[in-house]
Amino acid sequence: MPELKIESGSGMQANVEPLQLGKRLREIRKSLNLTLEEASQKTGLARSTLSKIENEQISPTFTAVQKLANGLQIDIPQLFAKPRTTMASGRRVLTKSGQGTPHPTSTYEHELLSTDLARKKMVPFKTRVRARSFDDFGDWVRHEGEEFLLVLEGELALYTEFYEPVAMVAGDSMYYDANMGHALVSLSETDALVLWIVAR
Amino acid sequence: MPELKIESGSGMQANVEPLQLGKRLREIRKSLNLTLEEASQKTGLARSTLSKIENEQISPTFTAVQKLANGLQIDIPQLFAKPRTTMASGRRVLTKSGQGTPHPTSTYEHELLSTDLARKKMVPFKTRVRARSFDDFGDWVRHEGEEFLLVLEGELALYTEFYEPVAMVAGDSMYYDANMGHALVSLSETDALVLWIVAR
DNA sequence: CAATAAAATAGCGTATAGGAAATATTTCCC
DNA sequence: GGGAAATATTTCCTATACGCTATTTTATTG
Repeated sequence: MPELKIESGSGMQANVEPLQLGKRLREIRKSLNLTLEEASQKTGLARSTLSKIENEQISPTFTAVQKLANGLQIDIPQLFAKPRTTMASGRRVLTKSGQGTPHPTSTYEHELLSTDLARKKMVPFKTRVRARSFDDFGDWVRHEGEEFLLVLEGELALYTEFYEPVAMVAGDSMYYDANMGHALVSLSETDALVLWIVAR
Repeated sequence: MPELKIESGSGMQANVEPLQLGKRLREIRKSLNLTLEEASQKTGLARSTLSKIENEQISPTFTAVQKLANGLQIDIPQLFAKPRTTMASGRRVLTKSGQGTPHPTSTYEHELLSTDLARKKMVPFKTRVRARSFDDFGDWVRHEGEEFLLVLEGELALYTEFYEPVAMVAGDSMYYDANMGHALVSLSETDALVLWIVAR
């Protein structure tokens, strides 16, 4: 079974002192280059309401906060956390086709991508599926986190612990919880090729 | 600026996530062996108010939430953290080729994948790059998190705020911090196609 | 099972949040 | 600087959260 080490992001600390929701909200909106009207569209809250919240004239109701978080794509804890200070930024790494780091196993032929970058939230790799039968796996592959996969070439079957096997062809994609056992088996003449991404 | 709206849940706008504050609050109160009256003392909120919050009859105002957090000695992010127990689950969703949710913008033609699944760590989508020049973007696209992209078809240039533009062809991939401005421009005859994944 | 106590919920009046539109302010042009 | 357009704030009205008190439900005990 392929062992992939997944680096975690930096830990979060819960700090909530001045907690000026209004000020914080305005920062966020500004950073998104949104006008009150646009933010209104996205959140479903009235312009005036947003203005009042930002100016601390009203204390938004919880549903309002949810709409905010939803519409502006921020999660609620983040709303109350201090502005990010030491978030890694400006990193960038290109992997040319075929130039990843090889990582062969008995069932899969992995090509790890973006290996130069440490502490990633996601671990991407291309995989040539050598397995031809579910029996090629000793046991379910299973680990923390979530996985997304996109079939790039060929045809394969995805076996998952709680579902019937499903056939997939190039262009199909799947998202699943990785603690549920999973395994890929090639069905086509040539071994299928997939893009795989793991997030912890 | 082309702004990709990422649905965090399966529901459309104005619809709020099933984050049940009331249920959560009751759990917490019970785990502290507190009666409504006692919780009332500690938080400064009326008995009846607490009851109504727990039964989802009212949506507490933000100041009320603060009193809750304060009085019960919990910090707000923790209040909204999903129950750790149900973290592990066997979710799985297949998206057949071309069957994603369309989401066109002026510069990109997105096809959101796995939209049925809420609370994902990653948001995957295929994107047809319509932009033909960097000027097609009003401003840098920029947001929280990290992004991975794989070129599926065609040829394109990736513009990033702190680097020179780089050309990419099918099979090439890139990993970068999304708070760094970024934009894609097609170079090939036909619009390039990429797989894009965002993790926050 | 009653009877009673404890706890939770429901009803109602008041305070305040939320939305539509009017007003004020800022930003751009010329 | 003088409009005009865009953006933000204020006003006013309705909907709803909150606290007090009454009522119902649940737990306890003889």
